[in-house]
Parts: sequence; structure tokens; C-alpha cells
Amino acid sequence: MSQNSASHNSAPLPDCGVARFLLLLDGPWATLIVRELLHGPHRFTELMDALPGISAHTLTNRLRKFVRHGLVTRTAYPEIPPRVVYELTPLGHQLRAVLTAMDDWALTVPTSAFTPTGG
Amino acid sequence: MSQNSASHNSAPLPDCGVARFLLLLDGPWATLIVRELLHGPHRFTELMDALPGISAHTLTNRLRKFVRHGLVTRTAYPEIPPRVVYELTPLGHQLRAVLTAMDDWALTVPTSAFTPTGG
DNA sequence: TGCATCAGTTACGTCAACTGCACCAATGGC
DNA sequence: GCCATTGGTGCAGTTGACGTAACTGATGCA
Repeated sequence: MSQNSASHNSAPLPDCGVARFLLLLDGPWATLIVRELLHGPHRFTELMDALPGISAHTLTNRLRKFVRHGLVTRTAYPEIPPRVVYELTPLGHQLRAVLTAMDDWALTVPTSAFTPTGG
Repeated sequence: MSQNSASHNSAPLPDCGVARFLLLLDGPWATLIVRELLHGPHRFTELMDALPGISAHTLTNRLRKFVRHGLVTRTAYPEIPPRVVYELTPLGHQLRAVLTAMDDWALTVPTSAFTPTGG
């Protein structure tokens, strides 16, 4: 796990696109956040509401990572109370194809595939 | 994280296909194993060799989960030394579309997107 | 007898992601 | 003054994915 799918601290970059994808969309929440953002720009609390169970801490971290890597833009309005809007960049929007593929797979697959016994 | 992308112990099944997908392809290695299996049937050690860094422990666990959920078949030949072949089921092969989408995204995207500073 | 192979299993430990709770700043309403 | 709101931050603690090392069983080889 030092050159396949871990963080980008020492590894230059895996050749494989799948591995690269996993570099950015790694945790369980990451992909779900992108899914929400695909519906349009969201404020912080809107994302919190849309993702029941996520903590502010986790959401902040994922969002920061996305911003750092150019998947998402963060726009802060100097109002009171503050308003911050997160929006996918064109790069982030290109992830729609991936999410759609995941969706198609999971939805065409029999429900039994998700049960531990397999049927 | 009790009904979005966690295990299938109590949650019936998320409505969202993306969340369902994440139920099965969760860890960093899971997707990479599927990627290798997409190239054809593999023996245990072949998978070990193809995935530098993975431990037998992790590989066993991921493979078991896939078998349990019907993504992969496990064929053990009663030879000495033993030979076990893992192969994707049609269900598993349908994941090719998802992996291809990941690959396309990562490869059309500028390399700078993977650097922490965002380019 | 002892070492090597394959495909694991088991015990034990690490490490990062994630969680919950409290707290902050600045302002509006009561 | 006190509470609510928004968008977080810090600390402590949990979870579980993952890693290392040792071991198994049956056989071939020296």
C-alpha cells in the first residue's frame, strides 16, 4: 500500500487510472459527497442534511481535499451568518460518468448480491 | 455512517446505487482486485504479485467478500500443491464499465489534479 | 530429516478515517 | 443577557481496514 492507492506523499503517481481515481475518491464519504454536488452547488449545512450520519469534521476534511485537488470550488460570502457554497469544477463534473456507471451497475444487479449470503 | 455506506448488518439497502456500489467496493484494495480479475482468472499468488503491497490477509478477506456477494467464483483444485482460481462472475464483469469510467476520468484529467496543491 | 511450494489461517498490532462533543466568531431576535 | 444560526476547529475516543509474523497440510526433492 505504498504505491497503489495510498496517499500521494511519496509515490509519484500510479500508472493505472483506477488507482489514481482511488487516490482522490477514497473514503466511504468522498463519493457520496460528489454525488450530492452533482445535483448542483450546496452549502455546508445542506451537505450535512443530505448526508445523514456524516460529521462536520469529516465533511470539512473531504471538501478541503476536493478543493485542494481542483474538484470543487469553495466560495465564502462575508455575510452574517456566514455562507459558504461548494460547487463542482468542470473536473468534478466529469465524475458524473463514473457515478452513473456505479449507479447503473448497482441498480441492474439483483438485490441478493448485496446480502452476505449471496442469495 | 449507519445507513449510507457501511456494512449491510442492519441497514436494509440504500436507495442510491452509488451507495450500494460502495457497500461492496469499499476499501482501497477492493477495486484494484477487481481490476486485475478483469484481465482474466487469477490464482491467489498471481493476485499477490499483481498487487504489490497487499497482504495475504487482506487479499483473502476481499476475495471472500466478493465470493460471498457473487462477484467472484472460487475454484479449488484438489492438487498438491493446491491451486485455487478466482474468476469474475457475469455480475463482476459488469463492473468493467465502472472501472473504465474511473480510468477514463483519471487519464483525461491533468496530472496536476493529483498533486496536493492542485497545480 | 529438513526445506520448499501453495493457499491460506490465526494472533496481534498499527494507523488513518471517522465520530461526538464542546467551543468559537459575529450578528439578529426576544 | 441569552439563545439561535453558519461554518467551521480541537480534543478524545472508536472502528475497522490493513500489515507482519508464524503456522498449517500434503507432497516433492535432496
